[in-house]
Amino acid sequence: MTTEQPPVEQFQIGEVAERTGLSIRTIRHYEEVGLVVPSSRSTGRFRLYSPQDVARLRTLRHMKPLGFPLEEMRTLMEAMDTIAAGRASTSAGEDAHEVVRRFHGVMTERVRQAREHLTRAEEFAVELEDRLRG
Amino acid sequence: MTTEQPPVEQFQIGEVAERTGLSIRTIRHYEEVGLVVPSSRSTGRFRLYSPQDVARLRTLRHMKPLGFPLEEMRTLMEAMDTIAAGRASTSAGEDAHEVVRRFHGVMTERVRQAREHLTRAEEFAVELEDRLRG
DNA sequence: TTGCTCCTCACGTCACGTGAGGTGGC
DNA sequence: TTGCTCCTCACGTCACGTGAGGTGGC
Repeated sequence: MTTEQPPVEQFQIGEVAERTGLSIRTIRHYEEVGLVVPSSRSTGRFRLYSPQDVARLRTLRHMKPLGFPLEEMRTLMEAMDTIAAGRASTSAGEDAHEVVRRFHGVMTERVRQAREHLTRAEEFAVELEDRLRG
Repeated sequence: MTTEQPPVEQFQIGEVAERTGLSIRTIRHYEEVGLVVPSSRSTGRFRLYSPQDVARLRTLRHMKPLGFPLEEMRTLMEAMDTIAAGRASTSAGEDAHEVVRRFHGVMTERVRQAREHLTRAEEFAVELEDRLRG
């Protein structure tokens, strides 16, 4: 038996890019605007991302098609961090709840709209096929 | 009985914006890059869009979430025009067919991916709700 | 004449893309 | 030492947004 801790998983930016489907430049940009700051750096100056960092980047990736500005995404992420920190009954906690609530509403509506657009786009694809056979 | 023709429907840019859900600036931009040039102008210099112009703008609107560069959309639109002009057996017609075929493939794949992203985004929305009830 | 909608520049912005030139660890 | 991956500027680009200043027709 050993007291050795399992090594915490850390990912370099290239691997994070592969895992999330985001470009390296996009990941760096998200750091520039304060969206996802890598939880550590190597002895050199390489960014090292934790599994949680990667999960957050995945979420951002899936939300991209909904077209929220990065500034708004940052507001949302901060609100969620506040809630996760268990400060629900503080005034910051209440504000955070309100932010998340509003965001949830807008998001649900945009998902609905996006689905409609996709359906139309698909109809257009069928039209393309028809013309090819036409 | 009269020889009078029914007036051809023409729309000013503001009405086109409402009908398509695109901004006026976006519609002008699409003209700047040669995507949709209004079929006429008023005696003043107001842009006048035909129902076909409006239909094309609607198609562009629905395809926006798929993230094709406008230059590529222009290539596609031109290819479709070539096919619609019935020049299928000319070499231009064959090239047009090839363009449309490739586009169709990429488009179908992107629709699939976009649907996946939306599903994930929706899951995230549910997560937001859960945290609100926490 | 007043409102409203439209017009043409032209600069600004957001979200990255794309080199240039340099460093770090297997 | 060579490769590969990463680094930091910093300018470029794409798709518009946003005034500024002006005109046209009910």
